[in-house]
Amino acid sequence: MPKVGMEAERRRTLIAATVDAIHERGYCDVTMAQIAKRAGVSGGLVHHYFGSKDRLLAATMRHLLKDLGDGIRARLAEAETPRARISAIIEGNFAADQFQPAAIAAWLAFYVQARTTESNRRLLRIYSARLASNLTFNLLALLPRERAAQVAEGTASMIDGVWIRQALRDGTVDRAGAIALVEDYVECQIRLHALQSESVLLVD
Amino acid sequence: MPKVGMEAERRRTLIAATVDAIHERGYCDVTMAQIAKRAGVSGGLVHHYFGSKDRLLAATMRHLLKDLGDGIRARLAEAETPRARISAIIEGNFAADQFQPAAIAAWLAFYVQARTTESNRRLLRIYSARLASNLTFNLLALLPRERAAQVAEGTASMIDGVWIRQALRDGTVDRAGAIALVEDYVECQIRLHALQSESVLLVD
Amino acid sequence: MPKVGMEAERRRTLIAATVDAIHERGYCDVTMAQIAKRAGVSGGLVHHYFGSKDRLLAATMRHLLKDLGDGIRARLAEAETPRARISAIIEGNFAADQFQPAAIAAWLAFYVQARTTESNRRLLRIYSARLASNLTFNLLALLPRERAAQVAEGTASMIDGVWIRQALRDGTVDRAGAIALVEDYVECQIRLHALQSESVLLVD
Amino acid sequence: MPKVGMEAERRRTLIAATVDAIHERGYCDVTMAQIAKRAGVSGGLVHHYFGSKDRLLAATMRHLLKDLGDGIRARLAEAETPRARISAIIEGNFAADQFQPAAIAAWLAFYVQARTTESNRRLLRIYSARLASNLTFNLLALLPRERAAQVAEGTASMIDGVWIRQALRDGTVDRAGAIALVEDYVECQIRLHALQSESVLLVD
DNA sequence: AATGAATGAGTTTTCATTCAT
DNA sequence: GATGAATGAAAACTCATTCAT
Repeated sequence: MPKVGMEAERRRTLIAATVDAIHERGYCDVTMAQIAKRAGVSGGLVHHYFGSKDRLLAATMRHLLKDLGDGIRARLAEAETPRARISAIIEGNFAADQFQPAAIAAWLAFYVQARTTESNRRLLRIYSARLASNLTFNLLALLPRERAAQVAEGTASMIDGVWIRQALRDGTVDRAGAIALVEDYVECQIRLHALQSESVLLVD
Repeated sequence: MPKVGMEAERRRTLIAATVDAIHERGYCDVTMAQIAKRAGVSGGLVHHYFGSKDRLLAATMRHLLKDLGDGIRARLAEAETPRARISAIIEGNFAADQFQPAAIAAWLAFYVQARTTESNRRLLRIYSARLASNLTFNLLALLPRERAAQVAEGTASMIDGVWIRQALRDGTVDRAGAIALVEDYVECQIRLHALQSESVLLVD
Repeated sequence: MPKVGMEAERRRTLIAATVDAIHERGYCDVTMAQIAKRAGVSGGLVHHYFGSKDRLLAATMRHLLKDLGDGIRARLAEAETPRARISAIIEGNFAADQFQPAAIAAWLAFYVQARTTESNRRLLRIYSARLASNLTFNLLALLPRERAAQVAEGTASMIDGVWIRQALRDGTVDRAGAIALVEDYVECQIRLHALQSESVLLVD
Repeated sequence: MPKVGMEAERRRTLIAATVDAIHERGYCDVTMAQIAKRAGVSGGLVHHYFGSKDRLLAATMRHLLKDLGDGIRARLAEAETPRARISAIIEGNFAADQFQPAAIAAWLAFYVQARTTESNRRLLRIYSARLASNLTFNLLALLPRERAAQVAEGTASMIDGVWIRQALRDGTVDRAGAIALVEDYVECQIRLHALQSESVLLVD
């Protein structure tokens, strides 16, 4: 039986072990030995599949980003109005399988690490730019240009803020609250703008 | 005769060197040797003053937190209305001497590290709780109870989000933009509430 | 395929290297690097097998104690009278493979170290108590109770004294002389008691 | 006021601190800083008086040896018969001010250290030779030549053995028991020889 | 493909010693 | 003389990486 896909599975297992190890010990204190043990394989094998610790970490980050992006894309595909697409993006950023302690821990570690690791930085920037552009584009249907850009930035900031603040909570994750907080921000901006436009009209 | 006050100065120098070293190499890759070199002293001296790497890092974090807190307290003391106090808190969180690349880098590192380092976590939680309580208290003069709590949380999240997103920018820091973004959030919430209350009154 | 039994052999080699290193440089001045070099392995390997210097030293001491104990037990098994068993214990304490410069050096170092290292102390106490009890038990066949206890203590003291005085000799080891000295003590006590009992009988 | 003798007093204080430090932390783990602190002086001063750690330790050992030797000499001066002189030597080896936990700890450390430190070894050998010669000389009045030499060696061994075994006791010191044990050995040898000579005479 | 023993470079830490004051 | 700040060499220890099996 030719173990087709064995390699892919091994890689997935190792990446999952990496995420868990970061969660448990912290990014700085993770060792290849811990990851290997957690994945139930020998230390040598991790190198065999990923070449080096750096590459394993990079692969792990790409994996997290991809999962998050996939979730958002899937939700976007089903949303039919600009407003719904904004909600899809927000909800996608707090998808049940991503917004979990271990993934959050790894994600934050990579985020901070990005400051000194050019490859991480590039990946995050691309992701961030896409997010901003997506939000802005859809907000343009509801707000004037400058407002849309600012609210997009505010939304992205609040999403990241909610993620990082998760580090202070003890294991408990509140997806609904996180989504509500960000939605509330967007909704407030949209409504206020609507009311103000309206009153302007009335005055006219 | 040993110079009096030498110790305090040395400690300050070493903490500054630590912040810079974290900025340049990243939290995980900082070594005592780098810090010592940057401070222009021997490796042994760092241990002489701080006992261990862990304790030096802890002292550095406390220092950052204290500076931030001091800045906020000073601004709060001069603010005279609830609204002004909210602005004081926001502005204090982006004080010119704190919201700088090196301090931001160190701050984020400690924030993320807090997940696995109980002492860091405790400090950040205390700081965070005080911030939330301060914001909520002043927002209560402008919004109903549940709204005030939610907006306080939103404000804190957005502040943290703006900090962390700084990691993706290249060295440039936009204090005014950061403050404007958070102020905009608060202002939007307050205005919307005011308008809605008004319309309710009108309807009545 | 990793050689089976490699670990046990490595550990033995490293313990032997430790004993030799203590012999050559003295307990306080032994370094892991010296031990590693002497064993012909890298420094890292010693930690791999023993975890720390303390644990390597503890393992070395246990090894020495075990060898000594084994030698005594083997001799005891072949002795058929109380008197012969006492001789077996004495001879066992100067077994040819234990009473050698390197082993003596290590043994003494551990003995003295025991004063400040609780685990060492415990091991030595157990060993010492067993020796005393063994001696006392067999002496009871030849001497009254209080005499047996005192002579057991004297025997143990003299054995330890002969060991420590070995530190002053230059490499030469005189097993026969050592055994003769202790045997002479025991024999003297037994004979004197016998003669005195006899004379008491005669007087009666 | 010219502090005459200040230096001598300082040296004595530092040596006492050294003995205490060895007692508390063990020979290997003693540091100059501990000794200085214990003596209530700065670290630099210890070097000023002794030049180096090695020289301080050497001075400490000489001091211990001298005290012990003085005690024995004083007792010898008052003893009037060979038998009394033997007792004087034994008692002097367990003098109340020497046979104390701290001094014992230091003494043993130096004894073991002697194996690898030529200067220590020389001192101990001289001391040991003098002890042996003293014992032998006085025993010659009571025993034939070979017996005297052997019993002198046995006495010295038992004295050292009692000292080293003190390391296994917990702080309690039993001078009377120690003296009794060694005296018992000597007395046994003398009596047995007397009885055997007597019986030979009777037979003749 | 898989193992895990082995390496060695790099890091923290300790401490005797020096030296300006 | 006296201090204690400062040094720097040496030690323990860690861990990514290699490699024989």
